[in-house]
Amino acid sequence: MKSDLRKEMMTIREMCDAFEVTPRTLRFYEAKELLSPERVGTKRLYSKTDRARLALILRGKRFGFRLEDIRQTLDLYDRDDGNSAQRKRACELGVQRLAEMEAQRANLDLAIAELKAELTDAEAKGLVPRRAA
Amino acid sequence: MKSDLRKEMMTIREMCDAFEVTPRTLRFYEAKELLSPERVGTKRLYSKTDRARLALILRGKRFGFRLEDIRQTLDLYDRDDGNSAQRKRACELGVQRLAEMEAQRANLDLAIAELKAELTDAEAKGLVPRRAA
DNA sequence: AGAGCAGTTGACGTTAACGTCACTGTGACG
DNA sequence: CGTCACAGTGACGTTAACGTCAACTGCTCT
Repeated sequence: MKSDLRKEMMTIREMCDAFEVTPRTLRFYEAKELLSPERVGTKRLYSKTDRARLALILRGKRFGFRLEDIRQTLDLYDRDDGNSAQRKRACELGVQRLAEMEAQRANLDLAIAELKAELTDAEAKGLVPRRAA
Repeated sequence: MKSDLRKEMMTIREMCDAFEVTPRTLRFYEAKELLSPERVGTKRLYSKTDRARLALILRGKRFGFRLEDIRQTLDLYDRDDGNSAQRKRACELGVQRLAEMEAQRANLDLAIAELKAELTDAEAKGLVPRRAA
C-alpha cells in the first residue's frame, strides 16, 4: 500500500506540470497560506487535498477573485464542521463577486460600444481603411 | 482681450475640479509626456488644447488603454500633417483594443455563467439561503 | 514684515502576483 | 568522488498609476 500512498503524493514539479503553474507560484501560495503541503525532509509533497485546493484556487482566479479572498473562502470550507454559517459566508462572497462581475460587464459593453462608434466614425470620414465588416 | 486669453487658461486646481483628477495625476501625465502645459514662472497653465488632450486621455482610460498607448496615439494625432498614415496607426490600435475587449467580455461571460451555476447548485443542495430570484 | 496658502519638485510608498537571482543543500548516477 | 539536476530560502525587481510627504518658492493680504 505504500506505493499507493506514494502515488497520492506529488512533487512540486509534478504539480507544476499538472496545473501549469511555476514552482515559484506554489511556494508563493504557500507563503500566503493558501496551500500547506507536507514536508518530507525539506521537500514538499502535495496530497490529493492539496490538489483539490489548488484547483479551487485557480478557478477562483478565473472568476477574478483576489488570492486573499480565495484564502478566506478556503479557510471557511476547512472549518466547516456541519455548521453552514461558513458556507453561507462563502456564497455571500460569491454573490457579491457576481454583482461586481456583472457591473464590470456592463461597463465593458459601454466602452466597446463607444469604441466601435469611434472607429465607425473614422471610417465614415474616410480617414482610415474600412474594417473587415 | 487679455481677459479672454486668461479665460482660456486654467490653473492646475481648476483642471482638477473640472476633470475630477488630482494635481498629482496631472503632473504625472506631464512627466509621462501626455500633457505639456505652459509655464508662467513656475506654475502650470492649461490651454484649451491641453483640456482636449486630457479629455482624450481620460476617455482612453475608460476604454482600458494603458497610458503609454494613449501617449503614442496622441502623438500620432499631433504629428498628423495631412498624411493619414498616423491616423491609420491610431485606428489599428483601436481595432486591436476592441478585439481585446471583446475577448475579455467573452471570458467574463464564461466566468459569470460558471459562478452563477455554482451558486444555483449550492442553493439546490439547500446549503445556503436562496437568492432574490 | 509675517502669515498663509497654492503650487512645485523629488523621493519613497502602495498593491498584486509573481519573476529573477544568488546561494545552499541533497539525492542519484557514473 | 565529482557533478548534475532539481529543491529550497531569502531578497530584491517588476508593472501601472498614482498617493503621500517633506521641504521649498512665491504671491497675496493685512
